[in-house]
Amino acid sequence: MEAVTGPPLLLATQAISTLERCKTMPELRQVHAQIIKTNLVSHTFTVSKLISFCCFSGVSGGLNYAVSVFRRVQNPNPFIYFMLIKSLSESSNPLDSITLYAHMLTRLEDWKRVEFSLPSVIKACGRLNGLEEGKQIHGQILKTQFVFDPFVANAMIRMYFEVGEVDLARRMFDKMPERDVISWNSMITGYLRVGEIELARRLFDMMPDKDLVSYNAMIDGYGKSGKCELAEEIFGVTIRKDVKTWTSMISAYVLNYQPRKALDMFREMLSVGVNPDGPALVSVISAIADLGFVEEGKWIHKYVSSSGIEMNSGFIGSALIDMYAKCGHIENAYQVFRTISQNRNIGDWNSMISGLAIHGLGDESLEIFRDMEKMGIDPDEITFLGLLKACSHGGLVDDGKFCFKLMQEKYSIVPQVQHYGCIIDLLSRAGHLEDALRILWNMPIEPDVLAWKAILSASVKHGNVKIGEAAAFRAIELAPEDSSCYVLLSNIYAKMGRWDDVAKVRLMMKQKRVGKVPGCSSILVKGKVHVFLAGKAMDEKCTDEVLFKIEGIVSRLKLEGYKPDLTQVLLDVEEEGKECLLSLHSEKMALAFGLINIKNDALIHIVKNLRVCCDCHSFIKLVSKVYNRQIVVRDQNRFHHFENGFCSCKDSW
DNA sequence: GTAGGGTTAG
Repeated sequence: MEAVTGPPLLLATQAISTLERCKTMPELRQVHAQIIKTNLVSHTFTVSKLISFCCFSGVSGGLNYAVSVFRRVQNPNPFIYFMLIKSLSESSNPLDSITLYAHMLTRLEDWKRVEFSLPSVIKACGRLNGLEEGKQIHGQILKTQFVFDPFVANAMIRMYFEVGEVDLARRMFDKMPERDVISWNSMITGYLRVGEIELARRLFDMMPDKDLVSYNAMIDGYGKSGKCELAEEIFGVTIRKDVKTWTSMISAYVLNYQPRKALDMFREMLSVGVNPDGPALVSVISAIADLGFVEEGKWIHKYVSSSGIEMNSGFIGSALIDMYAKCGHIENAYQVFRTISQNRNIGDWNSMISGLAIHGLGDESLEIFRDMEKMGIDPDEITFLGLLKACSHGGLVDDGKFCFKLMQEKYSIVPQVQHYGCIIDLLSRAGHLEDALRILWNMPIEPDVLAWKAILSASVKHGNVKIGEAAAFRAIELAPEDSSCYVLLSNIYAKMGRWDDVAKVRLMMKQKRVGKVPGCSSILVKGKVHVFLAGKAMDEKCTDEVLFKIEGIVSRLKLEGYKPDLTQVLLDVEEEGKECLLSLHSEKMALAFGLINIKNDALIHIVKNLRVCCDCHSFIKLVSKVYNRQIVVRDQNRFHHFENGFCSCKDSW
């Protein structure tokens, strides 16, 4: 074939401009072929551009291609080395970066020209957890470098933090002849990551010229360590906030269970004209998921579609799937899952699996898992948590046992305490209390409250006082502040009519100052959220009407055989008083309100903060039959779809 | 060339 000829400069310019428009590997190969044909391979500048594009354009497979191009370069200059070292240091094989650096040292002697690559090699040491390699490079720098370089020192600080050598990082920082804003910020973020919040704050207060990164890092660090008020304080004094400032504050609220504030913050961000990007949307979507505000969620979904943010890049897909599932719209979750069928990441699969789990759709969840395996995607520990939960909520005992085995034997995932909690929950819920106890006694780590609570709830359900009592005492020991353990214990006693013991539990709670978390249910009517606390409506005006309605429902249900389950009431009061307290459970109030205000064919959708109690559960089942309504309740654990007297949880939750 | 924000579980 005739070689294309022409003035090299012109050819090079053309080749480079075609190169920079490449989106895929085949296109890249074509340009490379052109470069070879026109003999531009000997044109160092063009080859540099080619390698640089392969390394940094994000075209998948680019880095490997860059390495293969590099191998054919006769005398790579320091810049070409640098690009590869940097790119490799950020790849999944940071060790290659160090190897290439060592190779470069044997080829190039002028230290001044190779030190450009040092920050990247140091970063690679950190990512590898390679303290020894890091120290070696540190030693070499001390021997060879005569002029202090802040870039190198700053990279070193980060590396030491990453390998867990907090003191070495600090020594580095203290010894630096001069520190720039990045040195300070690196120390602050390093301290925050290892949980040294106060040390981070001290440096933050001391540092001379804080920039936005310093403020954002503090907000983020406070949010992640549960100190929301302090995050708010810093947020309040941050001027010229950018989208990361807002995202840090929004996610601080999400992490600290204040989704309402997170959503308000997001709205405020929009109102001051800051455009949300991927991460900002992801964090607000998770707030919306917690709130169950599907309308807001749909709005964000549309926003994502119209904003050009890729659905299958980052966590947007997983967040949307999770949100739809938690809002009860499992079909929409499926739909998002299907739209991102190309390039699904592990989070997308996990969100779908867990989403199906909370709807009690165990078989569907297992089916997704099988698809995942077929496509050669390795599940992680979260996948199995979702699967175990799905089996647990779907009553699939054998499948659950199989998954628990599979994760260990096929995928070598060591079960964590949550996995044990799930399998114990699964077994005990299904009435296999002895199997559950066997696992609990033999587990290699200390069982947590959740494991004991699983045993406890099952004992309440199956009326096993002895085991229940023991589990309750252990659970209370582990989490004395958790009121639900006391409540369950008292439920066991109440069931047996042991009112003296019920009173003892009450006294214990009083002594330990444990407050019972009030039940709280909300319902969306005509675009407005109405909240009911056990015993009263937050909007006083509707209380009377609701109480009247509940009375009506109760008497109608009694004709159908409804008997209030008085053992669900913790207090030792007269039977009549108990019945009254029982009818004031927040989900009953929300339901009554829904029956009054939501037209006949529409779904009634209630969100509750705690688990639905037994009495409310049978109450709602009957309502769905007698009033011929479809009712969906999302409680702390899962969804209940009530229809025609039945619940999707098959009475096991 | 060095520093900052995001999901699924809990």
